[in-house]
Formats: sequence, C-alpha cells, structure tokens
Amino acid sequence: MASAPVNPRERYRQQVREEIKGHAWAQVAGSGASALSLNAIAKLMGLSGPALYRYYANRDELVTELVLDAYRELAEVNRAAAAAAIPERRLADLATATRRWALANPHRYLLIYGTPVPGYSAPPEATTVAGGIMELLVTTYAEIDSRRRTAAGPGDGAGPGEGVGPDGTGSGDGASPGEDADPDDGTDPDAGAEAPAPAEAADAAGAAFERHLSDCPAWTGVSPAAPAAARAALTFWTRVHGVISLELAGHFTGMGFDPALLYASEVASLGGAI
Amino acid sequence: MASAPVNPRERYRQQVREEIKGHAWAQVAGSGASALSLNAIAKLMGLSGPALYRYYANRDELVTELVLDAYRELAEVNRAAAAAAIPERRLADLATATRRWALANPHRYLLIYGTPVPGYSAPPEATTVAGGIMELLVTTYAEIDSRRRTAAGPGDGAGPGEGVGPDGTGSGDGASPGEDADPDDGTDPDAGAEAPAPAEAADAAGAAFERHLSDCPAWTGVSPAAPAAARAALTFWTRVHGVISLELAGHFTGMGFDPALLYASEVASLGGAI
DNA sequence: TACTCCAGTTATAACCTCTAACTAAAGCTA
DNA sequence: TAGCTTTAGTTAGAGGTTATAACTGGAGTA
Repeated sequence: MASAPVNPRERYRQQVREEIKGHAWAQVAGSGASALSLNAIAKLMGLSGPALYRYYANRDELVTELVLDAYRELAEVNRAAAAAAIPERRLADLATATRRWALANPHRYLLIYGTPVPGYSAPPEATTVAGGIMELLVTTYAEIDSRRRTAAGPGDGAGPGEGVGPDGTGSGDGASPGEDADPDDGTDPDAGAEAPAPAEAADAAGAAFERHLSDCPAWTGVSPAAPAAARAALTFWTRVHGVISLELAGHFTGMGFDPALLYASEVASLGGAI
Repeated sequence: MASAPVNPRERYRQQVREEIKGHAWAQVAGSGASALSLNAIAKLMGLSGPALYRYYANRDELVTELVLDAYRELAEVNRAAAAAAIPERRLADLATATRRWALANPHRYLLIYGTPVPGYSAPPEATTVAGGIMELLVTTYAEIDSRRRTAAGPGDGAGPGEGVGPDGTGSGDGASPGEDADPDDGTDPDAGAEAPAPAEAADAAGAAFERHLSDCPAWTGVSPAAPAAARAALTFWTRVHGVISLELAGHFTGMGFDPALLYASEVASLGGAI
C-alpha cells in the first residue's frame, strides 16, 4: 500500500504501526472511535505512553488511518459484491453487502458515515476512495440503463419501468414546475397553489434534480445517461444509509419490526430486487 | 415541565441548572457533544469545576437533558409545521421543517440521530418523545389515505397514485414471493432465479414489509390502514434522515450539487410535493 | 436565636493528549 | 573495527478532563 519497506528499521516501523492499528481497531470495535486511547494502546503493547508518538504524530493521524482502512474495506466489499453478482442482481447484492458489512462492523461504518469528530477533517484520500464507491454505483446504474435501452430497442423510451432512476422515474425529460425547490426560504411561494399528484410531483422534482446534476461538474465520469445514473446512485446511497445508520444507532430497537425487511423494501424501491 | 419550584432554594437550583444547560448548548453548537466540558462550563460561570456536580450528577445526566430538549424541540417543530400546513402540503412541510431545523441546529440533530455516545443510553422519555414524532407521521399518512379513499369513493382501490405508501405502492394486497428477505444469511437461496422487474419487486418487498408490520406490536395506535401508514412513515423517516445526515456530516461537499434538490426529489418520492 | 442544610470550595485520584529532554541501542560509514 | 548518526523508548511534566472526599460559610427554617 505505502512505499515498500527496504530498511529493516522501516520494516519494523511498519510492523509496529500495524500492531498499533490492530489494537486501535479492537478499541474502536469495543467502544467506538471516541474511546480510542493512545495511552491504553501503549500499555497494552508493553510500552509507555509517549512511545506511540514515534509512530503516529497524534491521535488524529491514527484515526485518519482507521478511516482510510474502513473506506478501503467497504470499497473492496462493494467491488467484490458487484463483480460476483449477475447483472440483474448487482444492485441488490451491493446493497446486501453494504448492510452486512455495516452490521458486522458497526463502528467502522459509523467511523465513516457517522457524526464527524469535532476537530477532525477527512483527508483527501478518503474523498478519493469514497468517490470510487460512488463511481461503482453510478456505473452500475449506467450499465442497467444501457442494458434496458438495448433490450427495449432504439426509439422506445417510454413506458413503465423505463429509465434508470429509482421509483420508476425516467431520465430528465422536459421542463417542469418547481424550479426552485430549496426549502430554505421561508416564503413558500406557491403555498396556496394546487398541489400536484404525488406521482407527477416525484417526476418533477426528480427531473429537476437531474437537470441540476447535468449542470454540475463531473465527479462522475460516465457520459450520456450520467445525470439519471448519478441521481439514481445518490438516491441509492442516501436511502441505504438512512436505514443502516438508524439501525446501527439503535433507533429501531423497541419498535418490534425486522429492519431487514424495511431495508429490502427500500432496496427494491431502488430498482434492486432483494 | 418539571415539578414547580416552590422553595426559593429550589427555584435557584432550577435557574442554575438552566444556566448550565445554556452554556452546554453553546458548547454543543460550537463543537459537538463530545466537546462538552463540565469544567469549562463551570469556569465560564465563575465557578470551580466540582460545583456543577451539585446540579448534574455527571456528564451523562447533562447530555441526557440536552438530548431530551432536542427531541422535544424537534417534536414541537414538526407538530407546528403539521398544524400550520394545508393537508395537501403537510408531508412536504413536515419534511421542510425537519431539514430546516437540522441545518439550523446540526449538532442538535446529530445529538439525537448521530453516532450514539459510547457509554450513553437514551432515557425512556426520549423514546416516548421520539414515538410522538413517529406517531405524527403515521397519522399524517393515515389521514392522507382516508382522504384519498373518500375522494375515490368506496370500492375503488386501484389505479395509479392510490395507496398511502411511497413510490405509489399500495397497501399490502395479496401474497408475493420473497418472504424471507433477511440478507444476513449468506446462502442466497434464489440467486440463480430470474430477477423480477423493478416495479414488481418494489411492490413485493413493500407488501412483504407491510405484512410483517401488521404482525408487529403496536407502537402505532392508528387502526385500519396502520401497516401501510406505518411503512410509509418509516420510509419517510429513513429517507429524510439519509439525506439530512449525510449532508450534515459533510459528505456532499465537493460533489457540487445542491442537497436541497436531492432532498426535494426524495420528499416528492414520499408523496409530498415540495 | 439556634439549627440544619446545602452551595461552593480546595485537594486529590485517575485518566487523557502531547512536548521536552535524555538514554541507549541499532545501523551505517569510513 | 571504530566512530558517528539516527532513532526507539524512557521519564518528567504541562495542561486538560471527569469525578469523589472533606470542609467552610452562608442562607433558609424552626
């Protein structure tokens, strides 16, 4: 991963760093990232507190390492799931793999997607790996789109189930009302107007978001159906995260239902049969 | 809220407790809950550290107080939004109010819905208030459902846009495949089977979840359309939280799109025009 | 007036992160 | 091989945290 350790000193250094990280993961798995203590790790390793500062400049640097590892692990899990899945189940398997990993490693998931640590800011490499996860989603959706296009034949772009986005909403076709959907203004310009039917409204807002996405700088390298795929990927991400994070935080306990079924319902809404 | 302070001593006590809480909120708003320091608060109030332990037994008790206040505040914001909205925009206004409050008080939102504090567990009253928020959602969806039913007339239960759930999925009608949707078993029983079309799959999984909900103990007091409304409310909650929490954690920064439009798209998918 | 109770104090223990200064050993180089 | 340089690990200590124990003085009460 890093530069190859040629010196025996450097090799030893990397080894100790790995051992520290191992203990750190154990602590994080036990009590979360905020309970991570360099002092305790040092004691566990038979060292004295300040010795660890030879290997990590400070606590944040160790946390960064953990965050990066977690990102890479989740990215790898996703990549493997996507690679192993038959095309028809790729989305579902991605979603399943993500939830399974999150449930098996709740603190790793929360380390990535949970409440940010106050003083801490993620390193650029984390953004890169996160972008890789996102890109996998986007390409998966783009792939589904192109498969549907070729299956339906050219010239046929309408009908139920078409398009790549969630909820059966097609790619952005035509203008629609509700251009400014920012809820931050308290004016509510069309509060008295007739509310559109839910289905149309979903189409309109989705199409508006896709148009907005098509104006945005890249972060997705896929070309033609990009906005639709990007929107679908973002929706996938937020819906999956919505269920997983609330489940991990324990907000479903005591409600008596199986979160797996809610998750399945949400994943199915994203175009992935589960 | 609590018992009335009749003694001047008790009154003074309540007053100091409130002042402590005020400083605590300022700290939380500034740097998050993990940066909350009883010592610093005491210094700010011109007291010495241990003095605060006369008012709060420990840090967790203060955090509990903050969590309860945040819950109550969000519940009140939701209740007010629902009361002020015309029926057709009730869902949208609920969603808007929630996001607005979350963006205005990110640390309060994360205090409730973010990564749980390691040793800390929410008090029963928090569950009660959270249940109130949920109940408001369920009744709102039940109300929408009954309004649609009366508008469509008895005997008419089909057609696009019917039902109360998100994605235009109706209430659980009829059996469907995919009974056991728990992704935790690694066996993947029907991996080789033909994947159903997305729309059918969404219906099937949603119906399965609704059937599951109808078997679950109450936590929702609404009677007839309960499972459909409960599912819709849960879906509302998880989708709204998915977008808000990722936005608050800064995961959208650098992606260049306006989260408000993604949020609007999601809210529209939930049957709320925004 | 006398008594009780309690807010707030200091001292202290046990943690934490992190810096400074020092020791000793390991490895490189002439 | 001798000497030099680099560095792992040490102790000491500053400054922070939560939290407890014991004490003081004043405020409210009987």
